[in-house]
Amino acid sequence: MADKVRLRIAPSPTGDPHVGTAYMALFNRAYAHGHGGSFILRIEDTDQTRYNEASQREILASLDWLGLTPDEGPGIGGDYAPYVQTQRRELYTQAANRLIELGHGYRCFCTKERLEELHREQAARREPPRYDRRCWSLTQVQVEENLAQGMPYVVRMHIPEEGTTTFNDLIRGEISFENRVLNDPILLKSDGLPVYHLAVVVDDHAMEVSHVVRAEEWISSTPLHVMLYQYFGWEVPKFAHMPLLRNADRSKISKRKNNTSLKWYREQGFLPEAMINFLALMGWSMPDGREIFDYSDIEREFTFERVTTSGPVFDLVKLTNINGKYIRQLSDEELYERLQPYISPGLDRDIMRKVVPVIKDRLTRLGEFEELTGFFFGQPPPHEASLLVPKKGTPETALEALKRTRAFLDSLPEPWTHEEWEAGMRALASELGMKAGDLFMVLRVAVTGSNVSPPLYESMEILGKEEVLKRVDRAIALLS
RNA sequence: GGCGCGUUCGUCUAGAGGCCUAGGACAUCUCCCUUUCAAGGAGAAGAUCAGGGGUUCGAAUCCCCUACGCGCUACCA
Repeated sequence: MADKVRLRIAPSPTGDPHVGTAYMALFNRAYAHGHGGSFILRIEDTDQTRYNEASQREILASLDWLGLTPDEGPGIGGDYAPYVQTQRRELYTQAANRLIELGHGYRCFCTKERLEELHREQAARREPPRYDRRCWSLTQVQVEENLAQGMPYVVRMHIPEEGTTTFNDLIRGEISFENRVLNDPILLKSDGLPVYHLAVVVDDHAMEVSHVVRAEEWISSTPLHVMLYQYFGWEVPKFAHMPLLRNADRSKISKRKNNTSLKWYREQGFLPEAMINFLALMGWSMPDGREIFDYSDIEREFTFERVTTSGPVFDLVKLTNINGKYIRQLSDEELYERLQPYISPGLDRDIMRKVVPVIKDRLTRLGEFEELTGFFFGQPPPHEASLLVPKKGTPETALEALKRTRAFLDSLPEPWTHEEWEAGMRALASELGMKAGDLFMVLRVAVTGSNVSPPLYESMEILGKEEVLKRVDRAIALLS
């Protein structure tokens, strides 16, 4: 068996592609590729009750979007296919049977009702809920009778009463559990499908996974997995448990308290490279302390030694800041292209090309574009008389200012230049006894409909003289 | 409850015994630039390194205890 580096992510197709999946994919892929290895996607769809048809496709699409495409996986292929667990049932059945033969597994015929009753009693006695191993002591004859009667059963693993199970975690060091605190877990469900603990071990072994890099929540069940490897006589992979992404209240990141769907981030216009950069900053840092870097840097520099042990709070504000930085790094042409999926089909592309440079510094998400630049396209936004009036002014002074500004603009020789326009406006302001800033603001509101806008002159240039005058006229009419 | 994993500015983190009167980033505030908002630049404020005991000449860094947080404790993953 070659000691090739092979890492995998094993998401369950139970809903929208999760940000935690991307988080794990990032480090798994970076480590694998940083060590000349392979990155695998395996779909863990053994829970038929939570299965979601679209999910597998969306997981793949999201990974592609982020540039975290697997080397092997469903729809991609590979030497260890199939990569979907429901297509690998035979393997799990065989493993379960082998475990029984080895004396470390047994069939359990207890009904859900009995288990519930058992747990109720235990709860009443304030004991932890655990299986009482009743079926462990079933005789061969009893088992065969039950089987002959067609009684449904699950396969459980028998955990020894004595001893401790220890494993080394690449991030946290040695971790050990006393075996007696472990429950005899179900490995094969009555529908014949395996539970995570069985499937993950069987598949990781079959797929020759060298490093199991997964979330912290799996630490508690790792001893189970280690035992299974040992019982089967298989080589135990290396383990690394990444910290769990958290909500602001420090609970495990959840849909209720955060946007966990990768689709959402894509729709909002977060750039995949910003997403990657941000996720890498969660629980990991560059040796040189840089905070802006790309995926290839992560591949080159990633080590488990630099992974934090405490769970980072997922901070959308910081992601937004990083996203803005990445947007500003884009050339105007690149930004124009990247904006395409985020705008209405009918949007005037000629105007858009001119708008991109003036909005770039103000854009934090691609999805904001139209909201921020709507006044350049189609109808001007409705003017509000109150907005047109300067703080210390009256509607009358605003009206006067607009009329004089209109006359000035109309008389300004074409083509307009920034210098001439500005000089003229300032002269006009002092003539009117207004602060220059107030005059500019009145015009800004008349032209853009808002007191917050891209640079006024550049905006007017994009709109053109005719349109600017039209808008000023509208504002005048409003105040008259 | 049991077991496990954690605990450095509001948040992400640097820090692997002396370089720490704890550094950076985001957020906040101030100033500069400036026709608004941004962006950019310069500053400020912000952490008794969870608390308490050790070890040591010396501890954020090593050990122990406590507290708190989180995770697991399903025929979910």
